[in-house]
Amino acid sequence: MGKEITTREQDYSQWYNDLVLKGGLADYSAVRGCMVIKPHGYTLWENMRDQLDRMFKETGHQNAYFPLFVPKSFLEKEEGHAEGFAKECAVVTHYRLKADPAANGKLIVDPEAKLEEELIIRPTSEAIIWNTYKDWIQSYRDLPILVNQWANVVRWEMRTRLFLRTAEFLWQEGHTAHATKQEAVDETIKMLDVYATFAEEYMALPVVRGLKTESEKFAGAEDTYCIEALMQDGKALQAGTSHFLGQNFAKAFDVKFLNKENQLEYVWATSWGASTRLIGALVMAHGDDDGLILPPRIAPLQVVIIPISSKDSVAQTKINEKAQQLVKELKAANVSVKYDENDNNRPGWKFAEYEMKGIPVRIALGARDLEKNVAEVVRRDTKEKQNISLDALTNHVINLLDDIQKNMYTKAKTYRDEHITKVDDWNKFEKILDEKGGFISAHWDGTRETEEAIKEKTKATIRCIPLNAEQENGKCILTGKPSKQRVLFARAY
RNA sequence: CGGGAGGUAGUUCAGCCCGGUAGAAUACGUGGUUUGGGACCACGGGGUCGCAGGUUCGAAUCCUGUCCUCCCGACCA
Repeated sequence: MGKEITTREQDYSQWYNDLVLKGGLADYSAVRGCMVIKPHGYTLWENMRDQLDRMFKETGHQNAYFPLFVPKSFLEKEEGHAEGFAKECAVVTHYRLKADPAANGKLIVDPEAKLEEELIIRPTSEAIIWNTYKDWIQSYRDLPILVNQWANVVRWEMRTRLFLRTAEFLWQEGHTAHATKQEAVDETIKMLDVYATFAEEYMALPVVRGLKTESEKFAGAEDTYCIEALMQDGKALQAGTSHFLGQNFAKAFDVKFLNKENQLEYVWATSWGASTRLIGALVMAHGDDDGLILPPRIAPLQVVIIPISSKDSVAQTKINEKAQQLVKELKAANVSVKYDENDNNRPGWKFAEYEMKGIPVRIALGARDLEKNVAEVVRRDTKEKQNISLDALTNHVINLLDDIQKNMYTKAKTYRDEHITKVDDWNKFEKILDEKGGFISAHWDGTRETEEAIKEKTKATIRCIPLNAEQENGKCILTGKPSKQRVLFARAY
């Protein structure tokens, strides 16, 4: 046997690590808290990125790029923002190394090369961007500014986990500037919807749209909206955020514009982001004990064709020819496909390998199949096998990919819906949390103190105040004080 | 940052207690037989034992320091 995967039941954390490592998405690196994203994982990210990028452009945004370094003084300008990130910033203090006079071949930081002002490696780019927007904006005619950036950011985390929390990660951050509050609020919600649509339609990941509580919101925001997803161990994971920043950054960086009435006003702002953390969500929402299961619409590879080789060279030639023809047909139909003729590994090895990597569809083609003019088609999500006529194969695969995408979403949504439990008394709250997990829909009196007390007692936090939820009078799960709406609690990543 | 585990071949690990020629499996290379769920035979290449000191005739093994990784916890808009 080759690579073994720890089962979810044995050790959920280890199962997750096994899927990421053995599924070929990423490796640990020599650098603390940082990972290497391998080609399989990076292609997955590229597919996610490309789709999001299309959606951003469809909604009127353009990409730009701002510096990796943020002068420390910029970060200080917005008070809440500064406090929120201070503890996890990497700081550049020098700009030169030199040979160590005391040790041959060693380098030391040149004490002569200290920076006048330290540079912070961006944990996010609001500061540097708003400093720039100040120069871009004079009149309402300069607005809105709808800019997105694809970048890496650094947050010096104490404890890291592959994709879920790494010191450096890849993301996109949208930063928009508007003339009116309403326009900025609308933008915030619009981008939340883009994330939700992307998660559900492309990642097959059902999400709850909601508003963060005061204590969970972004440092520097007026309101933080989020999409929350549920993992198979019953823990929640924030899959994207969209912030209404009010005029906080405009005031901090003195960004004003002249309105139509020739009056100076502060600009209204939003920011929104989604990161490689989404890959972690994908792994934990869909994977099984045999490996990754990737949704066809973003899978790095949709179909793999595996020959069952024959010692009869005539039969072997036929297999190769047929496989090449299938590759051609599928590619013409816009399906990504690979014919794995590598002779080092036998078919069984390849079956296991591509299952581990989560490739949605596998086609096995051998001499016996050719005699019957069929191929064995196996779908990764259910492992169901079918013999399909070679003449109908391309069409079948196209439909199958579509079906897998839908089935993955339905399965995840069924699980998610079964794990939203309405709870109205405290004992049951703790019991559900420990025994069943998932989201608990319960009343909350709206105070930070109660939220904190519940977190202290149970480790569960308010994941969000769901949007469009029905108004319903009730009593706070902990204090019994009146409440008008249920919120979602969960233990979270 | 606290607790635990660990660092020896590409990988997973044994060897360490009790110091004395660095091992296994797997992967890799060549040749052959194979190929419908992780094949087999033969031969072969591959390791400054995380790093730095110390003890010793001699250190993977004992001592000191240090770096790094994983797991649990604290922390984490």
